[in-house]
Amino acid sequence: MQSQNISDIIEKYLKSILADAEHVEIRRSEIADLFNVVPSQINYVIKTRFTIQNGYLVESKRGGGGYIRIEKVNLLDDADVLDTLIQVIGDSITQRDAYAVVQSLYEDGVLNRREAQLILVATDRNTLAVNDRDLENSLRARIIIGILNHLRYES
Amino acid sequence: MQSQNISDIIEKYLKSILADAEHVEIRRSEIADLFNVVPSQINYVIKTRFTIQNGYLVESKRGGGGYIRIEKVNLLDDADVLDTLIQVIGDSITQRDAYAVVQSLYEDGVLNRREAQLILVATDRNTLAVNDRDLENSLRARIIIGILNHLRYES
DNA sequence: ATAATAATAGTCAATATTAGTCAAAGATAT
DNA sequence: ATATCTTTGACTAATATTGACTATTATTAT
Repeated sequence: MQSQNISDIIEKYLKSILADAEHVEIRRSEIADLFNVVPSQINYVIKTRFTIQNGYLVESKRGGGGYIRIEKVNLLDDADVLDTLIQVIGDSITQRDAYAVVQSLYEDGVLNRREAQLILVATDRNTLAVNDRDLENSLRARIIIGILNHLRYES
Repeated sequence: MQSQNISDIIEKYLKSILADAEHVEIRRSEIADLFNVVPSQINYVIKTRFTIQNGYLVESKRGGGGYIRIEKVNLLDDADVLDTLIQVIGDSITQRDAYAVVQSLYEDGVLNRREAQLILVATDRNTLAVNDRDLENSLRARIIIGILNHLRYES
């Protein structure tokens, strides 16, 4: 019940805004000032509590007029199927296995034909064209996982 | 929500004119005065937000009666859009420029929203997660070009 | 015509204004 | 005790703003 560290408090503050609004847009230093913490703590709070797994999208911009924007998105029903796939893929996947993953997503109706093709092209060995097989496989894993994470919610 | 910085505001102002007109022709100092910025900021706005990757052509003239003219071009009107884009991309492209390119393709109906999102995710810096900026940019270029070539082949 | 001047826009580098990363130190939970 | 989570701050990166200087074109004076 009682874990009232400042990160939790900041989390609740942001979520209370998100309860009424589609998204919240902050200036990092303002929130840091408000709660008397260093600015980078805001990054910590976001990184640990506003993940895509929890249904939050975060975008930001630096420079004058910079901001951090947190948006609550609707997670889709097959979100946990995606979780499983993501775990299976891990941090490396061969082109062959990637094909199988994309194929099964297509068969399940998660992707249409054109989308499946796009992903296969993007993760093709000749597209990536790195000399290092390990790097190639880990890039492929990150690209596919990135896309799977994107498929969790409706935009 | 708010475009806090003045460059975004100027961008929106110009684009609002372009929403109704074929092109917009300005006197640099007038716009600078209007928004209370130095004239060279107009160049900054144009250079960062009205590039060919964004689908805009800019021409200008100095001297008395000088002007800057911005025109929105439709890449689909051109028979060899993809060739042009591929050439512009070359073997390296930043995330920002990639965003502009994908956005243009979306606006021109080459990609639908979901496809555009997939490509942006696949080429996002955090997805690629290589800590070598040159490698990152060249991977991004290969992925986008690979996809563009695939689109050409498909249609 | 030509030269001087005025009226534009362009470039570039310095500075300002944000946010991001990372690792060390501190606190808390198991 | 140890592992995990939180807090902090030094350093980095991205973007925006500004202004001095340059380049180009038009107009005016000779």
